[in-house]
Amino acid sequence: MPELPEVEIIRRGLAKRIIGDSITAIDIKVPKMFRGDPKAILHTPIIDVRRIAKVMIIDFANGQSLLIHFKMTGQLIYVKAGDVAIGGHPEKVYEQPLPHKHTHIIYHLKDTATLYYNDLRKFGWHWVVSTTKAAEMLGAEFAGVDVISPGFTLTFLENFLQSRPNRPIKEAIMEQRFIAGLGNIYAAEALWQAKVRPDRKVKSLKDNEIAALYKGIKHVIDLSLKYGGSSFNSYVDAAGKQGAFLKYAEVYKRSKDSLGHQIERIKQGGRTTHFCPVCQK
DNA sequence: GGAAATGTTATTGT
DNA sequence: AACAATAACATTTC
Repeated sequence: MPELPEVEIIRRGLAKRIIGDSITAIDIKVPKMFRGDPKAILHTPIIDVRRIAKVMIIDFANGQSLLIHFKMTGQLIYVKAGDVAIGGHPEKVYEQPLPHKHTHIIYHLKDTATLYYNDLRKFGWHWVVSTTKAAEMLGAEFAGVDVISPGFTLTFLENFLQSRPNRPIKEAIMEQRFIAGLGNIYAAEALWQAKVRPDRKVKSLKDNEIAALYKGIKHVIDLSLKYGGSSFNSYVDAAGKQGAFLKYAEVYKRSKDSLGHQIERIKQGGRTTHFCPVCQK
């Protein structure tokens, strides 16, 4: 999925457009991606668009909710005459008339608008559950403290890290069940900001390094929200503004950082980590 | 042909 | 049992 700031931006764009509207029909082309009863959310007004961690939640007046997880390559596109909002993973194959080969679920809205869900890898899912049970159904994996919520404080980070002394720092801050929303890109960027190597063990970090990391996380998330919330430039709002966070990335997919240092790539927990061996100690 | 891709999630191992 | 490491998911691009 897009990472958290991106989901947040999609949420805002969607909330502006679909609250008050309702769904008249749903085309499900890949049944395994849809859980629950699609009929349960038809012809009932949309009253809210929320987010838990990286999960989008659309609440309906009849007490049902639609949960959408984008995973790595999901994309949600709102189309109405003269208004297009796109959010999610950008791919060349997505740049063609909708619906296309990778459009798996289509929501038809009463207000002559259409929501297209595209997903190249089909990792994402859509799930209809009752609103009161949404958080419970998502479970502990999604109960982490949201990085853009007031609960994400320096004290929280310190306490959490204390419980994980032997983990590499990058893997620790990517544990979604404790910290919701830091994905592979932002974790790497935050560590660059903090000048801490991603493979350092948590217990080797000094207090001031943890404080720098906390600031780095905040900075990177704020920057991303500011520049369109998109880790890639796939988001277009009604005014045609594109998200462009990656232009400001220091290490992710870069060969050099802004100081001209060569970026190294290593493997951590099955994911590629980018870092600068000169800046990060 | 091989590797990697923004993320979970299921399975296996300790 | 709890936790950590690994494979799996599906498809495209480099």
